[in-house]
Amino acid sequence: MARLKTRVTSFDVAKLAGVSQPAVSRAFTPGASITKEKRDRILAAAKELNYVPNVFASNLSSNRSNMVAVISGNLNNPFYSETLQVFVESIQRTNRQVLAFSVQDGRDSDDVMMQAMRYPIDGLVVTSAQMSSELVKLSEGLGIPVVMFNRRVEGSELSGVQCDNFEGSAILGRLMNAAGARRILIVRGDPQGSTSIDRVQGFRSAFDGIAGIEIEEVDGESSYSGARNAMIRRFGGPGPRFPDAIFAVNDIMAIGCADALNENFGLKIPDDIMLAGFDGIREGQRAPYSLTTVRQPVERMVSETLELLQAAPENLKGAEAQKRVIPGDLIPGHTIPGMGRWAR
Amino acid sequence: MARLKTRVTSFDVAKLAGVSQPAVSRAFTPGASITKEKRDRILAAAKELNYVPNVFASNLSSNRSNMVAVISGNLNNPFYSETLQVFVESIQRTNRQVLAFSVQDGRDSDDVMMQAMRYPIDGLVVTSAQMSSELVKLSEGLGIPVVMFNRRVEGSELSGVQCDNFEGSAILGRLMNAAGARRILIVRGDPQGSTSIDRVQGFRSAFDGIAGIEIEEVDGESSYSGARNAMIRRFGGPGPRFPDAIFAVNDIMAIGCADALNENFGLKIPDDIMLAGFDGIREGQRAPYSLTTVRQPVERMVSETLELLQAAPENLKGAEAQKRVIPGDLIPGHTIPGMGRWAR
DNA sequence: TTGTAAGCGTTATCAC
DNA sequence: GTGATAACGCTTACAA
Repeated sequence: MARLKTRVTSFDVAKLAGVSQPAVSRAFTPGASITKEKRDRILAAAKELNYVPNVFASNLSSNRSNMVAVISGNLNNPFYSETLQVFVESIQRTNRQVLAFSVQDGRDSDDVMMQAMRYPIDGLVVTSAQMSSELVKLSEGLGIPVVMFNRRVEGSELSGVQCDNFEGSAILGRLMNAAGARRILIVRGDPQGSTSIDRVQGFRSAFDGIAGIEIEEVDGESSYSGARNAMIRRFGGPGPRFPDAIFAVNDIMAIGCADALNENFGLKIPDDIMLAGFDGIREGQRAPYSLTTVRQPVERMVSETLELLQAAPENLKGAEAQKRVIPGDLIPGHTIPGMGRWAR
Repeated sequence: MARLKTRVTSFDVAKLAGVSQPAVSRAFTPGASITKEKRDRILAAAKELNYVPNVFASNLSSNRSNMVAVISGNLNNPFYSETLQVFVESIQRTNRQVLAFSVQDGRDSDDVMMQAMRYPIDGLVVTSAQMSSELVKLSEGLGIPVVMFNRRVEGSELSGVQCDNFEGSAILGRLMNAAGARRILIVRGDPQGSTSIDRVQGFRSAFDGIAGIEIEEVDGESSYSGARNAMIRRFGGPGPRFPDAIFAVNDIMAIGCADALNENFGLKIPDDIMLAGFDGIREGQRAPYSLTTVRQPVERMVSETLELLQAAPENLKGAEAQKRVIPGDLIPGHTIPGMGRWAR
């Protein structure tokens, strides 16, 4: 790998400015005790030599790092790329840096996380991915605070922030029930992922004890094309009667469903079939879709995540683990009939 | 800021494993000269103590850093978030890390770049943003290779990779001309940005010397809502006759136009008015839009960018600057009439 | 306020 | 192959 050109160091600047080397360090440290005059002289010398402090050296000696690692899964889902953007902007605003990692769907994320932990990072945010207990132990040993974003981890004691997937989906279920849905198709995401599981359960809960309900589930692979293909498979042949309602556990799949229903089967939404998603991605709100969905309040979720990261690592694990569950916002949209009274 | 907990160091591991400290370093260096037996013993000790090498110290001492900084502008445009994703995945695949920065539209990017250069990074990718000559000089002094992505910089001598914006737009112009477009509306992006300028010029070039053409330009602010609002302003009042064709210099604006035309004015595309965009974002390819556009071959552009980053910095500037211009791919779509013969 | 000196945790160099 | 020892470039006592 590229060996870096030897940089200009604080010694060089010190010599040119006629001061000691630590003085240079002070000149670049806001609030350090140094006369304005001397600082100016040093900064001028620095500019002349194209000097900037080396963050690695500075981090090493000060034993701090203003870096936060963000591990994103499934960036093909616009929800997660929108989320990454919010993380980058928020973290940058507090003068910290983002070390960005992505982990491909279904691939082992341990390698990537291990990579991240070799940095003395201030914190690790894990978005839509699993974390092995081995790594949890490692993060503990390293004293790196970890917060799971939008993922409930089975039997784990990690802190996390997530949207109220169950209740949000339950609301959508109730709306569909009120709108007369009886034969329902649920499009799952990652069948193992907590997000999908919680949403399916929440949605189903709205129909508990109601007679004459048929619910069917198919897999949409958490992607546009996965959901689209699922629709084509389901409706393509001479199968059972059409359902009258579809709940896709996320918006990108709902969009895939909508396109397939319209284009391949000429079905009108919501007249022929009603539809709902979850997440509130920008794309779903465009005029051709105006998807009825529950919006995850990303800004708030991100800021609470960063807030948790401030806590001491030992307060983020085990009995002290913080689970923050944030309610989603219903977006009425037009894909469930009779949403007029929800209009803003 | 958070002071990090003191980590387990290679000395601790060395003591436990009964070896010297450098041996620990070797155990973690692929291909270093150490017996397999000793390495195993050391790795076991490391695992027991939750030791991982400190990248900062390692970088400092080895004078190399496997980090690449990516500065993204306008992440609200899906093209750039899709691009960031490709950068993250590509860079990660070569065992390097991504330091991600975002610069808000129109905001000064110098601060952010300065921040990035305090890291001894292997390279800096600048996406859709300007770089002041001062910073160019600094990057030179620091020996950090810089490559501009999708942005031609006026009078600058920086290396860059971009799509052939002029020719791609010219193709769209010719198609529209062949389809009978006479009164044309161009929706600009950032009026200062080279991307928008080149696309406008390329598009106009297709109508050079053709009689009876009227071309009008409006600003769409490079965003969905900007373009949407521009349409509403333009078509809302009792203005001049409708144009028969709209060229938005990027897809996200074309989508904004499409929605406004359909929803607010009941215009059918392409029957009442034809439309084209540029970029090839996923959203534009969905069934409700099937936008006619030119796709930027992002994967190739990214890989060429990373390739350029390998070059010595002095070969990326001045007379040696490399400008790579990559042709875009026409996506026929359905928003210009008579594209049948282009069907795959 | 300022300079001297001692780390921070690695890798690189060089004998053995 | 292995271990001592010197960098790497900075921050932080401590003394002046």
